[in-house]
Amino acid sequence: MICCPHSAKQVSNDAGGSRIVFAFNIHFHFILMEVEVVDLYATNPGPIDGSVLYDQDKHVSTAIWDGQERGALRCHEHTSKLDQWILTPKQIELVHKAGFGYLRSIPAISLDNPLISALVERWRRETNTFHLNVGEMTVTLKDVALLLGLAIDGDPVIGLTYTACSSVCEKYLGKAPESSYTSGGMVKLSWLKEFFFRCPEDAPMEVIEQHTRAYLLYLVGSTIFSTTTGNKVPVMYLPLFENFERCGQYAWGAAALAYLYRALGNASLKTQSTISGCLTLLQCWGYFHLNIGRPKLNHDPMHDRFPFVLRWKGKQSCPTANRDVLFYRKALDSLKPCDVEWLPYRIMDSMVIPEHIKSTLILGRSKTMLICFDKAERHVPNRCLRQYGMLQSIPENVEHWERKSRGVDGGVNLSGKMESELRVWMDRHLHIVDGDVGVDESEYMQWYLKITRRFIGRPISLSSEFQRTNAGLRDIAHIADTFATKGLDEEQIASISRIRSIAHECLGEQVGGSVIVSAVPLSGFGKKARGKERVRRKSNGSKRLRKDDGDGVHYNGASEDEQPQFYGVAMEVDHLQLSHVVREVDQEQFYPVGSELSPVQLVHVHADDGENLHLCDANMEMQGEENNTESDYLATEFNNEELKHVAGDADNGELKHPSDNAIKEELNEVIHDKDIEELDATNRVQDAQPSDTHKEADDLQLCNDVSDAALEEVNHSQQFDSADKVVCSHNTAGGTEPPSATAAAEVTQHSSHETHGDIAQKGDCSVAV
DNA sequence: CATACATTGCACGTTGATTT
DNA sequence: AAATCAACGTGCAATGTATG
Repeated sequence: MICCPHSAKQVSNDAGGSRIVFAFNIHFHFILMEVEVVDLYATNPGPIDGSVLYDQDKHVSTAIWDGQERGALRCHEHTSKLDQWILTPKQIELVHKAGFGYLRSIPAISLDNPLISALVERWRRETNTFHLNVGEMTVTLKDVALLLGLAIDGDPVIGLTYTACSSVCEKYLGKAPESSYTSGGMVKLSWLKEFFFRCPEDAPMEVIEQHTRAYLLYLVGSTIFSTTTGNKVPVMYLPLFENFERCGQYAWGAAALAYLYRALGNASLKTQSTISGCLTLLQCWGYFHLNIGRPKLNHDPMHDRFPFVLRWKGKQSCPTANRDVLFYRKALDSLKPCDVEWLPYRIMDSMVIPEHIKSTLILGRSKTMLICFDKAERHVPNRCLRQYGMLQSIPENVEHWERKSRGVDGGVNLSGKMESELRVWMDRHLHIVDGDVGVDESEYMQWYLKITRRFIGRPISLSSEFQRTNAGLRDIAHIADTFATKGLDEEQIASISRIRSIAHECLGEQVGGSVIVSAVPLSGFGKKARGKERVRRKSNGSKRLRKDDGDGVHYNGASEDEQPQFYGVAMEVDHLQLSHVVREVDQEQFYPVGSELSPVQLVHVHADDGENLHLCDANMEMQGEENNTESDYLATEFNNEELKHVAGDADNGELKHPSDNAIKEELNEVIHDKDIEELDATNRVQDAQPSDTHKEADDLQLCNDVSDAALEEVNHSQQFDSADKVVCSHNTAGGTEPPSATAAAEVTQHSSHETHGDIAQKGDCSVAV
């Protein structure tokens, strides 16, 4: 809202004012709706051609676009206690023989959940690739071999599945876990550690082997095959550890990749909130290939060792504060070619790569099927040829396929079930892909931009929001001016005239350009958000959250992070907008002119419906909409107290739907004059320094390249500015231009240089420097 | 229906921002 | 610089749910 301090105060202290703001918000949505219709192409996140990303509806990006944030994924890797195992030299020898010598040397690397989550948002299970705006990329077999040092050639990791642990454990470990340590065919990692973490030096060979098998099961169960259940590992891998020599002949790297692909695919669905698999591999792959979230090295990279994830061992605890999913999402949305390292291992010393790995690296280019028991996943180097130093041409069509579901049937040998996939793996050496010479990559990019999902986050800039608010304000003023009061009761007439006066007051003060904004630092925004984004949890009774509950309104309104507010506004608006545009305006409940909207009902309607916010809009008749037969006359007056009450309820967990946050934010906006003051401050900054588009980057301690991303956003915003102008002209064409339109246009001009970052100066008055 | 595995709440140790 | 403590990260177990 562009408001002067005076009107901001009025809004906060005056029930009528709240109503006005609320009405503005509602109207605002309709204005946006028009924008979407007018400029559908520019705001279309893709895919424009859905032949490749045929599962878009299930993908998390659809939910995000609809305003349903899921936050950071809960990442499950359980390497923290791996170093508590004490292995004898003999055991270490067996581990090496089994092919896990390098995996064992990899320390626990702290995971950047928001980074992983943002990457997952760009993962597509249709292609098993990340859809970045530079093209498709993926974690390849070559990456697994070089990053983890696991074998990518060899026998497929497959065998019998089990529904009970005791017999298998008895056979291979010499001990069976009590039932409290098992769950179906899974055994707790803690059981393995408790009984096998130390092997007596003088133990007979059989005992050493048993202890080593337990270690290997713990190792794979906590790293490459970690489950979302966290503390359990299927015992089906045990028989593969029977003979250590034989164990070393399996393609554990291919299995690890199959498992990771499956995990990424699952986590990329909007219904999921956790991710398993080898996330160290994923994260380090990201560090190597993308200049996003990459930590500084505090050791000399000249001394890189094998496997290459060790490069990030002891990485500096870089300032990741405020780097949440939104941060990384924006970085990925505005990724530039120079941020991508297609051949990151060129700088590594190839001498450290052991011969048995080097000799199989050709398979990194094999278009094949990766197998890990019931999980078979396609490996598609042909879609990511630039990762092999080749030119990328348009790849062949993806085959639609249903993944075979897990082999729950205990005792079933999956070899039969997976026959076709196994055959593909067996032919892996016959399907090494090659790039063509003289390929026109611009043709590929043209094709790619049609089939991909271009944005995850909404690129609508805050300046557009301001412009739209302004336009809405003008419309409201006009509607109030020309409103037919015939047949309305006194109270309703009073409300209309109040709307009129406040709308004009706001516009009038903008016209004068005499916006005086207090330079007093914003206070009471709570502590600066710490660390990484909190994983979404439902709990409201937790001790941990009790403090938050107390001032939840504050928390949500302003203090969490710079970005959420911007996104919050956009999300809220856009969710509604989508209801209109996508759902063909068939589900809205329209309320008659003159009725007042109760926030309580709004919240309830929303909660009940679970999907669409039902709008009522005083403007309905003007827009020629028919009133719904089930229209209610909502005469409920609401005031600040009521709003606070509702917001409080929301914070106490009454609202369950993800997009309820949007409602909460809307309520916060209404009741928090601070928010409005903050926007004032932003506005002022902008007036003072319209060219300061790098502010956000500075504040977040970003390097130059990310600042460029901010510039990129400016471009986005300008793109959308033009969209807004379409709407403006549309409005004025009707001959309904209110007197203050010129002033509004003036503000529009000012706003057009704004970035997300400008509003991100939450609680930080230094923005006015 | 049994099973696998995803989700979630809670406990507890750790981290690191803020205060003294 | 040390102390404090909120928030975070992780492990664990109970519960929920999709699937063969």
